[in-house]
Amino acid sequence: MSKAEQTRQYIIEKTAPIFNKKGYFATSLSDITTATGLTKGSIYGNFKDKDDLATHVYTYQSRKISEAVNQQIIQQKTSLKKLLSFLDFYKENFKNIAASGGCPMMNAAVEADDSLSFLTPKVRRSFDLWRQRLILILEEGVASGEFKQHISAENYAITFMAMVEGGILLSKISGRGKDLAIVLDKMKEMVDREIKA
Amino acid sequence: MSKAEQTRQYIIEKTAPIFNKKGYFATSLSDITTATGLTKGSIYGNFKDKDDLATHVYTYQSRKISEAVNQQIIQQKTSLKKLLSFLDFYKENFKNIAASGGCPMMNAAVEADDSLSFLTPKVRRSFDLWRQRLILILEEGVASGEFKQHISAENYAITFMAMVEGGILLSKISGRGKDLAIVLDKMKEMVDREIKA
DNA sequence: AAAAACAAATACCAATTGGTATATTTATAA
DNA sequence: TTATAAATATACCAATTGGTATTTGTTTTT
Repeated sequence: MSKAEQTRQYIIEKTAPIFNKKGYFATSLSDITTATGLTKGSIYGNFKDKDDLATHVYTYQSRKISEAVNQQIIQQKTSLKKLLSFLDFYKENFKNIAASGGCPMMNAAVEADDSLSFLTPKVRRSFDLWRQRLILILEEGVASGEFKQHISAENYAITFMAMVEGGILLSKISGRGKDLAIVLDKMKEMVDREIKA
Repeated sequence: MSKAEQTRQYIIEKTAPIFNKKGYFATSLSDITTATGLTKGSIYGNFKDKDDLATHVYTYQSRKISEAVNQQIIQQKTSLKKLLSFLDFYKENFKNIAASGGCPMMNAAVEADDSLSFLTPKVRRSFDLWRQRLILILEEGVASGEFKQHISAENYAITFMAMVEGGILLSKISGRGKDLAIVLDKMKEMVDREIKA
């Protein structure tokens, strides 16, 4: 990794939590220079403009979280365990997520709507990949006979995603990690009673 | 309503969709003067500062949506119908919600985290009231024998809120109203199979 | 109808915004 | 080690930001 690439990565990693906490719009160039200890000249030497940096920061964050979830999932052998370890991930990591400003995908999805339209396709794609990942796990379970035959993989994937994101939102605003825990428990119940063969 | 009160209300109603679409931070004073056709002097004559206006806008929006839901609910006689009409509300009104920038409570919850901390208690209270409203419906149904005796009203209230908010988020970013519809259907199923006596 | 009170418009402010052209330093090859 | 290229810093820009003191216009109340 060349010096330039190192600096680029350094800028992305240092500013990521700021973008996630304050929002992309509210994060100013001076926030960025303060956090990195670099000057504007250096920032603009490495990124075309603020939007460009914001895009790279989002890509970095969404990839990071998806890799973390994935790493936990691939360790599991059965489809059931994969599904449950996906739930566990959020139970275990909620505090970290909350501390670093909430779920980057949700934050970007909310903000990307209007003023940050250049981010919308990226965010949409993150959610697409997430959905496809879940669908695959569910379909593999059906194929292997671990899960019931008649279930709709897509419907459960979408429902689970909604529950996770909604749970994070509730816990974040209430300050009670309990809210997310309740939702995750309900999801576990659904897996047990509706999905497991 | 005095002239001053009329103007105040006019400013709130005209700027509400802007705040909800662009976000509280990204909405500038010039956005506000353009939308209202008034000048800064007039805005600052009616509101202490931008935060003050933002607070009133949020209160207006959260009250508006809660009154709309409520009006649909109180028309129903049984607890079951109340619960189902709550689900129907989002099915029917998703397009309006999406067109006006998404759920104001979610938007504010996401943004209020860091840079908009003065809004946090207001948003938290909105969610509290919503939860209490749902718990009441569920408890009444249990008391009347319409619902199963052993259910946890609080857990279902929290789960339902998470599902609605998550579903709105998914539909908003995917552009497919279908996503929310799937989640709402799953909720209906839960009411039928787990809650109804 | 005149006075008092109120609402809205004008004209301004310092500070900050994102961004750039240029200069200087630092790393990399020859 | 020197020439070259790349990375970073400096100093600046116009535009916009939120906010205010003051003036003008419009309602009320007497």
